[in-house]
Amino acid sequence: MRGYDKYAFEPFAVTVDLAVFTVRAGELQVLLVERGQAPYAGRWALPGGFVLPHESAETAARRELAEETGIVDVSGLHLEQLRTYSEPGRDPRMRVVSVAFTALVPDLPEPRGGGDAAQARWLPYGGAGALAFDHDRILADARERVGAKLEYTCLATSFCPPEFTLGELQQIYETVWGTALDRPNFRRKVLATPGFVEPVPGAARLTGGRGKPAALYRAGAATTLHPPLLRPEGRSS
Amino acid sequence: MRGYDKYAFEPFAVTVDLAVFTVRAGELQVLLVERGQAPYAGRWALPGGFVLPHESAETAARRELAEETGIVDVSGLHLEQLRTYSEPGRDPRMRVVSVAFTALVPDLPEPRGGGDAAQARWLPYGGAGALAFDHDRILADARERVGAKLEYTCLATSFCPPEFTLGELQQIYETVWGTALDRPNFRRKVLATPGFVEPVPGAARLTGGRGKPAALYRAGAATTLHPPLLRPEGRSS
DNA sequence: GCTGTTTATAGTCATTACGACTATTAAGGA
DNA sequence: TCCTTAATAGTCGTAATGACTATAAACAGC
Repeated sequence: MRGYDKYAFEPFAVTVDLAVFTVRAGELQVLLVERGQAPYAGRWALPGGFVLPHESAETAARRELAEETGIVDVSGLHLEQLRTYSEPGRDPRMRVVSVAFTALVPDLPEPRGGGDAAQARWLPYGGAGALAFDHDRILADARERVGAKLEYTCLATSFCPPEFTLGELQQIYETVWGTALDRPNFRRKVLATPGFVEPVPGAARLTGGRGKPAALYRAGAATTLHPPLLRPEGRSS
Repeated sequence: MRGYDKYAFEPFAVTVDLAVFTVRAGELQVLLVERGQAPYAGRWALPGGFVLPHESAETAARRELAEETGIVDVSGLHLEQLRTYSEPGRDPRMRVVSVAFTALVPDLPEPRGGGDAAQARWLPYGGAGALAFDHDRILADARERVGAKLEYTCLATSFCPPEFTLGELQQIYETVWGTALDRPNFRRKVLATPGFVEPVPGAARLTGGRGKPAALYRAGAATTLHPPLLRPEGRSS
């Protein structure tokens, strides 16, 4: 049925929705905006907006990410298409097809509302009540995808600042997966994977915590983990 | 920027594109249609079409799959959303956002053209020249996705008929990955994964080939492989 | 029939990866 | 100075895997 003149077609509105994750205070947090008007007034929703005529969905998503987080240079952040949600009734006002994206940001850049009505805020995953539209579903899908990708990619470093300790990296895994990991085993695995992390030439974090100071690492050149770092018990969270 | 009355939006056409794979004669084959009109007249393209007003993209994809393959009961086939392609120039005529799907079908139901102008045909992967639009890209993405999913899911059985031998299952892996696998090791791995395959009560294929008859299996209840069945050498194809 | 080819299936063996630990080291705080 | 805390080092047994060799059961051809 590829013949544009043979069948009529209905134009749809196309939007992007963003599931932006960060790990702060040992907690998985999500960037959300509060809706000011119906439908779902007062409910939290994923940030997003229309794809403009000259944009691809990826471009629109990156633009929205910059607008909502207030981060100026958004080019280094991990942004990845999740999937497209197109159920006919997902927006009660009109037919909206939404391309959802997942983004991972390193630390806690408290969002600067980018001239928009609704202010974006970090909220704990699951701590915002029922979200607007089908955003609970999107957010759950995004979390599952992130958890799965931690197993076989080096994606976890996207949550970390440029220099980090192995303890911080481990906490990313523990927070996203919701499980505790054995510290020596985690360390052995990470260091045995070539290109996952590389040591910062001559440094050890000293003044921070109260234990033995930890060595600093930065992200390496590898993107995939072979063999993968599987979460315990098969499935979790 | 979630405020529909604040910004204008451009309506887009929304289509689905299908990358339908099968393994036949030890070869990975793809369902393609020949374009009869400009643009890309005479070139091969992925089957697909518009999402109708009352449909989700998944519904439209399944409808197209039934139309193009001629398979009556399409409900058991594996159909999965791949990703959405939305580059502004991807269709020279108009702004089209396309949700791509990947389908795996078991055997060789030679397609019955479903009342459509262009007849769908099975062609070897890579053997159809340059495809229309950005379909080369979509098809490559789909193949990579399928190859990756074979590693950690039981998806390979979707390529097989209801009852199959372990040799046939192994050939699925070898064909999709483009690598040879050690037969005893493959067999050990598959049988050691509970729920991947289960033996057919009392049967062994006899008359078929020229070697020792192989036992028949059918797909089990499991959907994921723990631990995964990694393809050799990390990346391939 | 016998023989050889072909393919399925059974098993071996060494290496690696991994989960569950224990031990040591280097800080800060009381 | 001692205690607590956290990082790092190392051990040990088991599971998983890659690379094999061996046997069994069919058919083709002579």
